[in-house]
Amino acid sequence: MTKNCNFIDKLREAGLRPTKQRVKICEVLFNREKTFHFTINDLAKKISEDLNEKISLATVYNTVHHFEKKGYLKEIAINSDKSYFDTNTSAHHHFYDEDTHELIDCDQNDIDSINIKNNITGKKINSVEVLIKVASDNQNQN
Amino acid sequence: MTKNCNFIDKLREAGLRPTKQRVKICEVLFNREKTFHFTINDLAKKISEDLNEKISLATVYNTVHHFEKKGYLKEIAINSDKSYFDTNTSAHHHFYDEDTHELIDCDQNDIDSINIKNNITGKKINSVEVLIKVASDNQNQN
DNA sequence: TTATACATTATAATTATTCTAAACTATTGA
DNA sequence: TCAATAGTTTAGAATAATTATAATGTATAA
Repeated sequence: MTKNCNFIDKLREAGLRPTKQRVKICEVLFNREKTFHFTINDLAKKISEDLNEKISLATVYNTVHHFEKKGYLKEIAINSDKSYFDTNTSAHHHFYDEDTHELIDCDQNDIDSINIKNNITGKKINSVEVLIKVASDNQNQN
Repeated sequence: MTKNCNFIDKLREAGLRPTKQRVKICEVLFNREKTFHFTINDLAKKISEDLNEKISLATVYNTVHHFEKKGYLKEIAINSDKSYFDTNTSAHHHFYDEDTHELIDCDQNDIDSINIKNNITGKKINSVEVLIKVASDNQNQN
């Protein structure tokens, strides 16, 4: 329960009203040690499972997007029909398992830092993301 | 017109029947010097503009996906509601202009080759893609 | 040139996401 | 404490990208 107070503060700091729903979403997202990679659907499912209470999908969408704008979440670039988010907002890269459609963090040390020698004129670089697509060794793409 | 023969051959080589529609799509996609980055919608629009004839969207989807499987096109990972494809199938990376939603090729020399030191066990790496998101310097994200 | 397997098409269906408008609630200040 | 208000949630409608369907059309091989 003390955790919830932290979430309330966290929300306040971001200028978001700590509503019941937002606190619940925080619990699911941030009450964990490991990074959490998820789609909106994953999250909504987890909320209703873990908390045994359902939150409107629209609220989940709104809140996740708020969190993303506030820097609590990062959206990961993948070609998928769905959007993937990550609770780890620090600069890091990903493996994407094409068999299971799962995202896996790439260890900071497993890839050298990327150096862009020439940027587009008049633009600033907002992010540099590497996506490593992997698949089972036997199952080749035809 | 000699070009169309090339496209017919190209399609045949891939085991695809050279239908009128597929050849037209080839013309729009491959009759150009520069790389072409597009969404299905872009392509469908270009077909009806350039050739003054419309092709069923379903056919465009099917054909583009066939081409992608055959290695004539590459899908680019971006978070977007749409899928982006690229006629340049060689290993290269991209800038994504968040203002204009435009993809720009990253010159081979402008980025060092990426070395992945540790892969996921039992998986093989299918691709390594770098996406550099840029935006206008003044217009900051809030 | 005909049979057949593959393609195209319009349209319906599906899925992810966003919009809307009404009901609700946290906050502020009296 | 309580009411006003500004921001939130919600269910369901609307939108948009993509895929499925089933009927019609066509390239191909014999």
